[in-house]
Amino acid sequence: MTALRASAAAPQTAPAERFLTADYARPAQSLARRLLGQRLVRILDDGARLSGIIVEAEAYIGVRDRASHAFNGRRTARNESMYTAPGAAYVYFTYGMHEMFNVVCGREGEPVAVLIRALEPQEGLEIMSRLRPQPPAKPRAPTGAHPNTHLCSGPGKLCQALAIDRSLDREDLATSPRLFIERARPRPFPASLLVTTARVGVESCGDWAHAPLRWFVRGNPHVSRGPRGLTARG
DNA sequence: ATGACGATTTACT
DNA sequence: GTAAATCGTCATA
Repeated sequence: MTALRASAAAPQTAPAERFLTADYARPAQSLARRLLGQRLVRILDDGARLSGIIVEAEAYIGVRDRASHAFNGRRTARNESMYTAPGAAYVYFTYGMHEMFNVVCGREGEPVAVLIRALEPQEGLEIMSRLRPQPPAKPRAPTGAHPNTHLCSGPGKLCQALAIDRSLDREDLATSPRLFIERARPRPFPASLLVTTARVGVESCGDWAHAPLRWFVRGNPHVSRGPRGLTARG
């Protein structure tokens, strides 16, 4: 599915600009919002390029955040990558079957990260479909239904679709040939569509269960769940 | 050594 | 709406 190049003299498009360490060295709230609309890219061993535009992310803001794996300074083999440099991947396994992909951010050594929760698939859709379980064969909405929303509309789904697993834990997104984030130009969504709600799946975390630390693109069909079209705080 | 529990997804009543 | 799937991790002993 590589784009055909009309001729060698075709105007050269500027190479996509990759997010570097300095781009990740910021608070999780700020990074989560900034990552919406950017492109997550996965290059497989055979060179295949899979990508999607980030449409949903959550901030886990440090040792005082009860919902974080690093709450109260907890530091174990599993979450060790949260304590590494900004731009590292934190990939962990949960529920006996799902991987989750986070981007480490904040200051060096502080366990701060952004969970990537949903993508709008952009490149490599066929491969993603193969990496994911087949969608139910029963008829869906006959017309107008947005296709491919089953591929990356959740943190576990997108890891499956992009073949992101624990072998990519601690991968440096600033330099890795396998996993990185590109600045999408032009920005696919206006800032006015970015909204905030409480995080998903952290109901039992007291006040932190309600903290507005989840950002998503209002109305985007690939957002994982909850109201997708209503404005929350923002 | 043991047991409880997931930053979820899917199928089913 | 509710429940099962499924196993690594973590806290306790």
